[in-house]
Amino acid sequence: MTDTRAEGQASEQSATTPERPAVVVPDKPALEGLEAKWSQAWKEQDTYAFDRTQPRENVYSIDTPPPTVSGSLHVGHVFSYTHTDVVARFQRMQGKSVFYPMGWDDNGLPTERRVQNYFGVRCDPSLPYDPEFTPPEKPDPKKQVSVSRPNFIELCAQLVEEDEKVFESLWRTLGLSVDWSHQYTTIGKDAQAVSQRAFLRNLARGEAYLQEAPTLWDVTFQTAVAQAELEAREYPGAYHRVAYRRPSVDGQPGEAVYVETTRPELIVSAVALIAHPDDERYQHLFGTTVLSPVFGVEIPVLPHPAAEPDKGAGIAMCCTFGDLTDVQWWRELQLPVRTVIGRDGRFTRETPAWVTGEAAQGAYADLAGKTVHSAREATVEKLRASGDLEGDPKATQRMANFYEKGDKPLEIVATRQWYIRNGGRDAGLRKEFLTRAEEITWVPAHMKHRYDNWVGGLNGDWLISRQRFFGIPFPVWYALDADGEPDYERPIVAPESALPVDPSTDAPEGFDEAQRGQPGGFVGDPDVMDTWATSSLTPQIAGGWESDPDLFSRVFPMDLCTQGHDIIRTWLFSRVVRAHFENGTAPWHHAMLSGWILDPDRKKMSKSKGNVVVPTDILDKYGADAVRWRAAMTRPGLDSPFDETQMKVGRRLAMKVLNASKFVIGSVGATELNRFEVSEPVDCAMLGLLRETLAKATDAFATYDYTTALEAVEKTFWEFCDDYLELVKERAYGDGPGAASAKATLAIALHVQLRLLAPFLPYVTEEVWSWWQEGSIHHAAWPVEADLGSAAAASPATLRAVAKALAGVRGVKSQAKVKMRTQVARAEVTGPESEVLAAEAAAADLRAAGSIVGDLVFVAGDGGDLAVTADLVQEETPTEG
RNA sequence: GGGCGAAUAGCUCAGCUGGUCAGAGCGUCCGGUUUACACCCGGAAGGUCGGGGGUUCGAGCCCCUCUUCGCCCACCA
Repeated sequence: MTDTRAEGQASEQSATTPERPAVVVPDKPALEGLEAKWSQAWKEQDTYAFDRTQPRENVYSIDTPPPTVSGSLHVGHVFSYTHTDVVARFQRMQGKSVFYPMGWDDNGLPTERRVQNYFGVRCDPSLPYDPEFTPPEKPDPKKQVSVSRPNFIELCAQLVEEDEKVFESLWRTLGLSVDWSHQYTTIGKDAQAVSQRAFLRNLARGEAYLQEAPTLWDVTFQTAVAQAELEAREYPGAYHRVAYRRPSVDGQPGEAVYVETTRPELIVSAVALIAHPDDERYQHLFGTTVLSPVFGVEIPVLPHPAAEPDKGAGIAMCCTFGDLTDVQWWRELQLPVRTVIGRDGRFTRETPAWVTGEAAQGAYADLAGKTVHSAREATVEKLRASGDLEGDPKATQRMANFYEKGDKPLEIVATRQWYIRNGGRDAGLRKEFLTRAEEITWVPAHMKHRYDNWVGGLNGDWLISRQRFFGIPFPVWYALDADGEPDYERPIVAPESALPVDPSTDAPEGFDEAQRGQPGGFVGDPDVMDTWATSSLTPQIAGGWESDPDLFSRVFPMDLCTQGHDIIRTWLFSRVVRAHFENGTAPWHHAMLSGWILDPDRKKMSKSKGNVVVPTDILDKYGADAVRWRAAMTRPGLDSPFDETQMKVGRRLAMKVLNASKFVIGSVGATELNRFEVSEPVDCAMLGLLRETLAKATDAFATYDYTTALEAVEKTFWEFCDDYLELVKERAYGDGPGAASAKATLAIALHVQLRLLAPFLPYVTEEVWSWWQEGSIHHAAWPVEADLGSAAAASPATLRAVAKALAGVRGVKSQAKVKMRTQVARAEVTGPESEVLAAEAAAADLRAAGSIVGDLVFVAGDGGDLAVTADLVQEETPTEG
């Protein structure tokens, strides 16, 4: 028989292997130690190496999420990475060369925070590099030591390297079939070069741009934040009813116009009052001006349709900037910018130019330098004193935007930032991204709605610059004019050949380092890219885009991306954006979304609630195969409550594989597959059952429904153990006419079932394979119908019928409360003709399995269920005493 | 407020284009000790398929509606 599969795949018929190793079955097979033994063997033998000589059609490539190494792993991660691995293993057994790299997301803010806490340091970019620096022995979180940016980055690199080892070890224990020679990190040189090159190309094509604009700003981390990183949370606030007034006429106080605001501290930055154009209450005020309380700044009253008459007082105070509606008004009504809150979240020290008059300036002096919270208190006090606050503030819960990692509401600050177009300001481009998503097969299909929803709701371009340190720098500089002012209009870009560059230490072409910061010289862009700007390129980074065109042509676009559904808006979408611009394609053909593992109360697991299950604990306790089994029992996209008792079920299956295999291989010995003919009806039926199971599992895998595949394989395996093995046990032991048929069936059935189980239970299946086969089962081919031989054409009906009859016999014994080996004097099987005849065909096996020593009668009737009546041989009751 | 998903035995879930579809595993209960397995085996009990309408000869399965739960987005005056 000729192996027509891809090179490197073992033949599915070991009959082609002339020399067979001695069969060695342990006396007491155990699960303990399998992870250590086989993960080591796979490492040494490079079992999961990607064969890059294969043409694209023989390759299956996977884009897997680079875990945030500074974070901790929970069961949800373990489950979703298992889903990917199950698919990878199936594809590998299908004969594909599987490109399954692993990345580490070590870039960005989470790492910075971890480094600060771990070493007790804080980055101060103004400090010079200290080559002698060693972090404090005992980090004191209250007294962080200031270190230079290069020192800080060194510490980051040091820590992530340790973190990555821990992760790799866990993934290896879990049995992920990653090719570990293809690793990348999101801060590494390759990722830097790819990120910078892609950015420069976006810039050259006009897809990236620099703009000074109102930006969502986190005052704690002092960085800009993108729309995708927002989280709306409830935040306690209070409505303050505040009076603006028309200018006084002839000494008479002007008309009061009340607004209700939750941010009275922003009164000083008010630029207009705005009401709906149709709102009758304010018609007479449109076109006039009012004076702000306390500060007396004159501002216009303007109509705008975004104002909602039933919100607050119906007229809004527009500040620059209190919220995103303010930004809209500012833009559309051409209002001035009056910024009072600085990047540190404090009110500016200098009195703003528009605050005039001694009293107003004095009032501002009490706000200067204060946090938002303190400035609010100070302002409210002044409003009370001036009588411009009506009544008491009314407490309310308002929704505010937070940075997902932050704990203070975001402010809006005008800053200069880099953006990549994502359709947020361009309906045509938005349409292109929606169309790209059509190229992707979504698993489950309804997850595409989330993507469509998100893209449809974008309200601005993608902000990719961050005012942080541990990230990939923008490869641009700005020339300084004679006054030392940067020319932001014409950034100096690095040539692609020079990438990666660090503009804070490298000088641009045509300049030397001495000109840094000098008039007529240059300055490097101080910002770094957000981590999503890098991870949006994982297919390009892992696939060797531009650095290894041969590899890239074999793996891109990738076949599969897997991830949690919570990051469709970030990771998934951003990769579509990048691949669309750079490669003119969707980055993958399939997107498989995993659900979450919830705690038993169906709440999302979270560290703060203390309900996180530590993956290493359950791996130690139940074994990797059991954990993987449980993971595979969760379908794509479905959330699943964590239930430890389910792990036991997986463990029992793994145990059963060991024990049943021990029995089969023990009785079959070195019997070669297909050496004997399968002739007995039950044996043919067993193979027929496997034929159906194989088809079902293969079909299910084709649609990424690994759970259905597992259920089918597992169900059949239990039938094999509980019914078939019991029925043929005695026949297989003997050397009667049916023995050869039984042995051949046992061998074929085990050989096929081990391979069907291999993607799910890589450890036990590999262990058993090693007892009687050569090579790794993970290089064996996925079974095909031909493996089962011609006998498999039979219907499984005989096995089902005789199993039912056996259950009937067992039922009689169970009711009588006697042991299963109790002999039966007479048994009668009744039921529909087809079933009774099918069972009768296996009468001898039924006799043996049921210990039927007397008459066994089959009575075919018209209908009803197959049933058994039996007379038991009376056991001798041992005399007491 | 917009969108998506879910509601089937105590628990976790299967039930494909309507006609053995009322199922599985766990748990519970009752039994079983010698050669594959006590990290085990056998057997049994358990549900008016969230409520209400409708279509149909026939509906967990299709339509309408209500209720409950989860998630995503919007909601900062």
